[in-house]
Amino acid sequence: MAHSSRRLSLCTVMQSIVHDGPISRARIARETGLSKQTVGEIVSGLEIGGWVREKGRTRGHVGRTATTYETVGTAAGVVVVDLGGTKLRAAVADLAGNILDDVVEPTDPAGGAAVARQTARLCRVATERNAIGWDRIKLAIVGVAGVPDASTGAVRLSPNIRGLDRINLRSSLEDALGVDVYVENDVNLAIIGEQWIGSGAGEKDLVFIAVGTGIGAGIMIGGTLVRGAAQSAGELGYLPVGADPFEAESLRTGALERVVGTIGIMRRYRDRTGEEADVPAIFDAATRGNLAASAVVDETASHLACAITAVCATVNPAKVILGGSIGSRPDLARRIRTILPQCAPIPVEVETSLLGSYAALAGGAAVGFEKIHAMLFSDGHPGALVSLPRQDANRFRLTGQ
Amino acid sequence: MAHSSRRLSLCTVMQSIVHDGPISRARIARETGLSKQTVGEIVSGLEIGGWVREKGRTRGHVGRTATTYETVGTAAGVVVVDLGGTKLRAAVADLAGNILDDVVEPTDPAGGAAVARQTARLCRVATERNAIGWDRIKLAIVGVAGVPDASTGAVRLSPNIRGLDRINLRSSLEDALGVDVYVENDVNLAIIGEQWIGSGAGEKDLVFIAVGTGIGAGIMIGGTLVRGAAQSAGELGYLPVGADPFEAESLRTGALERVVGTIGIMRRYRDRTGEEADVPAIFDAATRGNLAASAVVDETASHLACAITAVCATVNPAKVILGGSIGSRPDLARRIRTILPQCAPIPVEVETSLLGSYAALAGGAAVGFEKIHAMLFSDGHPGALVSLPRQDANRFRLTGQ
DNA sequence: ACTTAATTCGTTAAGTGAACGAACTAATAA
DNA sequence: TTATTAGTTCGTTCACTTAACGAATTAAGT
Repeated sequence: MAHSSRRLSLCTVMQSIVHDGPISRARIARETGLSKQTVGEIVSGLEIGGWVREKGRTRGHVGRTATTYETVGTAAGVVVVDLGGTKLRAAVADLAGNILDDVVEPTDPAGGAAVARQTARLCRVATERNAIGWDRIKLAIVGVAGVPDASTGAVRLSPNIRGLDRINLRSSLEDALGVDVYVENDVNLAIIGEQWIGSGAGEKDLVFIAVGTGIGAGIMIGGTLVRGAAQSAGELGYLPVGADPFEAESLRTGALERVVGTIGIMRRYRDRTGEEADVPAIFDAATRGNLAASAVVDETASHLACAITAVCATVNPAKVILGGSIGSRPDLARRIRTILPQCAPIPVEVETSLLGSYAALAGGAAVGFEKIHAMLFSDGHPGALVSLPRQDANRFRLTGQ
Repeated sequence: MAHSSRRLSLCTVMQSIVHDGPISRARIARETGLSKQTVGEIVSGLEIGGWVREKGRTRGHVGRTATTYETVGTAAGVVVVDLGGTKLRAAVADLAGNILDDVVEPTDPAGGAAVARQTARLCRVATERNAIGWDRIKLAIVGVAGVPDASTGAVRLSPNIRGLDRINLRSSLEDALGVDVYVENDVNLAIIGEQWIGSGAGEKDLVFIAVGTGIGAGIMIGGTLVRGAAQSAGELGYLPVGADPFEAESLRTGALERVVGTIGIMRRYRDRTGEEADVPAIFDAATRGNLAASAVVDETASHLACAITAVCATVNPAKVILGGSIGSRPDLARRIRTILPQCAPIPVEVETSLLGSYAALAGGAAVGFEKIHAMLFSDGHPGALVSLPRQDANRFRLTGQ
């Protein structure tokens, strides 16, 4: 290996500017341990390359004032997509780790190639909306419900979007956009987003459980995503909880999914009352004090508490974050927190998602940030990494869901 | 950071010699990509330091013959201990990754400080037995049933050895031995051992389930051990399987442990037959065709299949390795393999431990190898690592259990 | 108000450690 | 003898460091 130390120093300096910028060269030297000269060389290199620029000068302290430098956010960016069954959302994240304004559309119900075309178009729209030239976009991160197959580029087990398993989503997007495209499971992106700027900020061992039509989880251990030997980690629908796992139906749908998925909740309500109601209606009825609805919700909470117990006995996360259309209801989380100590001997925090429907987008931005910095500065060299800067999640809460 | 590149090159060369030795300098240069000249400098440094030595010369090929170099195993070593409830075992692992002959004693039933003294003594005995001077021992790795607390040095939840939670095992061993001591959970070491030279060789996502008096697991994801936020990962006894997890007894002992632990199996046999029998007797009776015993064993296998399903739904390992006094019985594994496809939609291999009661020792040797090379050559520098060489497990099978 | 001291920033210069390519010597098979 | 591989020596380049110094600023003293 030829001289890789410069790469490392370069990343160290870039890291310092991204995290603590605007920052003076002298302070970079102090904080990184590099000498002033080395820092000076590297910073002028970065300035010539257009990656950083002078921001201003320090004031009000003894000694000579210093020029401060900051990242040029618009120097490069990634486009981030959350491709859901009903909504398609795209945003741009810049080199500084800022997530710019997002655009949303209903997902094309035609599915397959139509959705791929729609996605490519929305990526362009998102960049135009943020006055960042398409030539600055270096790659795209796409979150999608289902299991992306790295070899075929298709997305398996995607229940809400038709025909995603019959096209090569990755290569069709790469052709349409002209940049590298990374397709990732949306729940995996969600846990990354929550760990970066959401409910799991700072924690290294987290589980994000998405409860909706189905149930799935993103698992992060020691700051690293768990994918599993066959990309099937977090398929909590198959937990042997809530129904007999040896029944054929459990083997097909998953024992837990049979009882806490949308269909399972509606069935349990119908069995109790003889009436048909959708999930939001059942939860609303429970809130209003309807006994049968309340029992159904409690039952759901109880099954989920068992599921959380199983997950905690296995990987012992510091926190479990609940999301998805059903999981993100605060009343469900409250009931789970009440029940959990009765079956889980190992304590764990349970919270609803802070980022809501923006979790996957934030996670995609995080992944994109790391990939783009690796591409531009560390060049795949291990050990040289620019880690995520601290950001806040306020943007999302203002924008609404 | 001052010149860290030499550290990296040093580790690369050492890695090459440990893995592929005896090896010539020219081949090291070819395989590492370093220049012949740099390799020459580093190798002569290593030779002067006594870490490697000339082994012989290449023969039978065109061109000048080359001198080959190999690791000097006895240059440094670690002492490895498996501290169990009934047996105390110690061995020495050398710099080349060889595990030398081990010594065994029954564990002192007095527990606590007496066991610590016994352990320290057996460490000395193990080194004498292998003609390696104690001054060459750089550190000790101790595997123990229970949860080592890094801050206090005590071992919590150690059911089989009395008083380990009331002494500082780590510091008392460090005082007695004069080297750094690392205390680790025995199941965690077992999975590391199995991944290195046992049933899980080559796999990156593995679970080792020890079924005996209690039930616990070591989990490895992406080649890294999963410890959990409160060091409680792998406490599978608490899985909500086999008994109602909301009963007080389940909360205390663990739902799964109630039914598949030694006590649970004996109770289930007593409930069926009215007779008292220990676990080996029950398994032997089942093998001989006794219906009640066979039903108890099948029940056990069925509960364990559910447990495996739960673990696989969460982390999706490529393989589950069964160990412990009950788990290592091949007939149990066979029954589990029969039942598993009926409740686990995600396929997984199930095998019994190849290393048997030597798994933790092998894991300790692996941890010790990595630590000693980090200490001697990479000096804690990230990126510079000497990885484990390929070894075979034959030593253990010859020695017997 | 003006001078002086202390402090900090950033540059220039000189020196060291590490790696490389090129040229060379050495040893061996064909 | 020739081709090939091993290993050494030499000179160069790269990256980083320490040291010294000029420039800019605040703090303090007169």
